[in-house]
Amino acid sequence: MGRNIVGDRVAGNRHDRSSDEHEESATGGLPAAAPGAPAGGTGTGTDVPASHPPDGRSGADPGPGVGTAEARPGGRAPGHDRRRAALDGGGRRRASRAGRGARARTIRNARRAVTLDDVARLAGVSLATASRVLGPGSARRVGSELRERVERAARQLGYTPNLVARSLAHGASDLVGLLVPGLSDPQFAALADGVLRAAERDGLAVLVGAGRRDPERELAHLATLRAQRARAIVLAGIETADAHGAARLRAELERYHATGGRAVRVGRAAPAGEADDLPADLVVPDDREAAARLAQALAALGHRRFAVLAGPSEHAEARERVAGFIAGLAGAGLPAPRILHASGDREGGRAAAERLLAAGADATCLVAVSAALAAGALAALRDRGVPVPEAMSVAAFGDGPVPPEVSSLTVVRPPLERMGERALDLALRPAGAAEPYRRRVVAVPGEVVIRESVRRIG
Amino acid sequence: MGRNIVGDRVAGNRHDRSSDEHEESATGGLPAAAPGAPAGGTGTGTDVPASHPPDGRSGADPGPGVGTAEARPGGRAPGHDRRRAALDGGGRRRASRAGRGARARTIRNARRAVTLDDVARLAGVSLATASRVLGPGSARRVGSELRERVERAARQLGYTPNLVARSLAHGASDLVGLLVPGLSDPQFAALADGVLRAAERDGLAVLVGAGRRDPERELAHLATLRAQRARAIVLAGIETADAHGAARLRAELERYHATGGRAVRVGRAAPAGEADDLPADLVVPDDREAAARLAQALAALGHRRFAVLAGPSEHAEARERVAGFIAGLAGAGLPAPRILHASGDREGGRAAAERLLAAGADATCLVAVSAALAAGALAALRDRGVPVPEAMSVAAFGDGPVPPEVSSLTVVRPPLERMGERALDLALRPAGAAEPYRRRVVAVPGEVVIRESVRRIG
DNA sequence: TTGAAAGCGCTAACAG
DNA sequence: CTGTTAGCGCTTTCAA
Repeated sequence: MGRNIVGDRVAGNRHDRSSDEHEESATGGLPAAAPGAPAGGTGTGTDVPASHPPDGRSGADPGPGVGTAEARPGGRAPGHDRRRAALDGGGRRRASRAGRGARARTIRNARRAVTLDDVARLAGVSLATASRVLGPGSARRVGSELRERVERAARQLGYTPNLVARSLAHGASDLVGLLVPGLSDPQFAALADGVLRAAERDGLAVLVGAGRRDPERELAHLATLRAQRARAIVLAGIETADAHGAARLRAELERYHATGGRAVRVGRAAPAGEADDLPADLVVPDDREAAARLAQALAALGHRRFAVLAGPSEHAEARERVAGFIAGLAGAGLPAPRILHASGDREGGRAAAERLLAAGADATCLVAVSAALAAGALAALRDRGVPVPEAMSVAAFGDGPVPPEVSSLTVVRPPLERMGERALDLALRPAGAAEPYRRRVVAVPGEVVIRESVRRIG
Repeated sequence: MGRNIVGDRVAGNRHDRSSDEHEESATGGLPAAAPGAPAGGTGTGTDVPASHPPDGRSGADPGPGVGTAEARPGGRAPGHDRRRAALDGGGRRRASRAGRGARARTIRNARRAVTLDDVARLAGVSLATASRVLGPGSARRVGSELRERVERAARQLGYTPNLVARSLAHGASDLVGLLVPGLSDPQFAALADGVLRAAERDGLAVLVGAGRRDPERELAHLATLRAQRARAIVLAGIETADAHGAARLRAELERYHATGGRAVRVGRAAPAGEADDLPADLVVPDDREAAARLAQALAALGHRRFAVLAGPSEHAEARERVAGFIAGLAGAGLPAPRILHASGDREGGRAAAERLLAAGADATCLVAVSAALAAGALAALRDRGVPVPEAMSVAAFGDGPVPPEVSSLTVVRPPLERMGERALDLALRPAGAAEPYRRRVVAVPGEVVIRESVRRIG
């Protein structure tokens, strides 16, 4: 089709990729790079490739006139004293750099970045002093006189520390890693958002990898994070089904751990008995506490008599929720609810709700331990002509995507963001020198979200 | 409340943070680190702090018995030849390292990572050769004999390249940056997912920052990305309202550009006239093409007569969509649709739909240029007793979160993932040496999602 | 091919 | 408080 996209200005549209997209170039607002001579040794006229030090450093400060900076369009700020090096003999540094840097620069058409060395020289101080002023752990003992000179110089040159160099020298990066199946699932996106938030608080940058539920890819990402020397890694949604995969994952995490890294997994604890011995801490939802809070919240709205759709009695998660709910009621001085077991699916919810109605329920509020059960119960109530919330309030645990038809359902929402935050916090908090390694587990209660399906009583 | 979360096992629960979460430690499956003597010079008995080279390197390979590796629980693989250094006098390297590394290691209780140097020595080759084998751009000329020795040594030691060092030496990192308001908005999460996908294809890692709609924070993240030497940056949802903020953003991006970085913005083009002169390429949705495709799709379903709820006639975006739709119909040999203008909100949609019905519509399909208009139209149809899709099909452009009541609406979905992918691709593709800087623009058509609100005709 | 050596930009001893 | 110096681990000339 090949139309261009900016009004009706015509441009040569060359199709690209899937011939699906249109592309256009337009002269932008950015000033051109200096069109004159390239900054480095190439093309200086003197053809002395090896011995000539095109990138040598002068010992003296560059004198006045250098570094108006801040944003010098097309200028050649720190470049010019480089040329003086040949004149004053290379000063205090061994003068013998190959022109590689300069040449590469010319190719990529990008100015060489301002280094700490540039700043130090302009300020007339040693590299160490400049580092003390500009480096991490800001407030290190440097005389205010020099400190200011350094700061001015840095500002003037538009200095930005090279964090890569910093990391290498310091021996630890400011990076943390996050491995999730992907970000298109809002659940993992929410979790990621929490990790981002926690990282920002600590001044760390987050490397995100998408495992796409592919063990190979997950392992590769983990290896990359390790290679990047990420300080901590948060994993979520990584479920190795087969034993082989689990072993490989375990090995990878052990390697990571061995080099001082700390990994934290987010998710439900593995079913008892399963080999869940990964060297990673764990952040899990605290169903029990969340259930207790739900009970409290409902009690606060005036409800006194409850029925609980508990699903199958052998379901551990469900049991936790029921127990927590009962405890919460007890805490509010209320009697235990009526418990109805059934299959864990929608039909189970329907059946249980019908049983409840048939039995002549005196409950004012129905609590389902899962969204599926709640959906079934809602259907039963509708069929029986019991209006929600007028005649019956309904609440549920909202794990998994909540079906649209119950978007007004009061739920306990899984605390994704908080789990993400806590996971990173946990990973970053030193584990103490206690040997042997002890896995730490943090449980985060879900959030009670009261919506229209629950009414206030009294 | 302080219960513990694993069954009924009791543990010392210390409250943490908001007293909201429970924590527990449990002895895990990870073997303890070697409990014996620390790996470094500390505690060797000889008390010669400075001149003694605790970390000196032996020139010989460590001999048999070293490096069973791959996953050696509790062992001290590369550590042991370090101790031999004092005996054989430090070999060919200048022997004068301070014991810093070793000491820090002891503190952090982590083995020093295996370096390329370790591998080279074990393989009995030079650092350069090892680098040539294990470094990037794999297939460099190295004799198969040595190559294999190096590879074996690497495997044996469990070598993982230090990407930080690599980046510093190479002068370019394998990182790209992504700046979004946050990931809790599924739109940006989807976009981020696209960026992740594209990055993975290119073997790059993605640093994600959340600007939280705060210019200060956005700038800070951008600076960090620049400092990390990210090769490319993708920005989305960064809208600087005031001129000052815009100028700062511009300055920041120019700096980034000056050091060779390439930024790409994702989103609608700025309204004409606005100072949208950021030195960043642009990826935008191609409404026109998407609208044409919608027309095609609907025509393919048998629809022949359409009505378009076009919103206010001065809305540029809406105009594009209408124009594209008309063009699409024309392409299918169909006549122009009936165009109905109204206000751009829900009420406008309702009013327009009512006008259409009142006029005795012969259209079989209603297309709204926004979800809000569609919602209004659906309401009107419902009120008038016109069943959708039986008596009238409805489709819309799905920008913004689609209201739940229209979750079965046929829409043109904004191509978030693809825009993310394309953005990174664009940033990574060299811009060519063309001076002056030309902003490139890529338009990506949205995806047509046919749902129940449209029926097949004939 | 291979090895020796010079850095990448920064931090952190160590010595004044 | 300030400067000197030795690296961090790797890539890449340059010379053999």
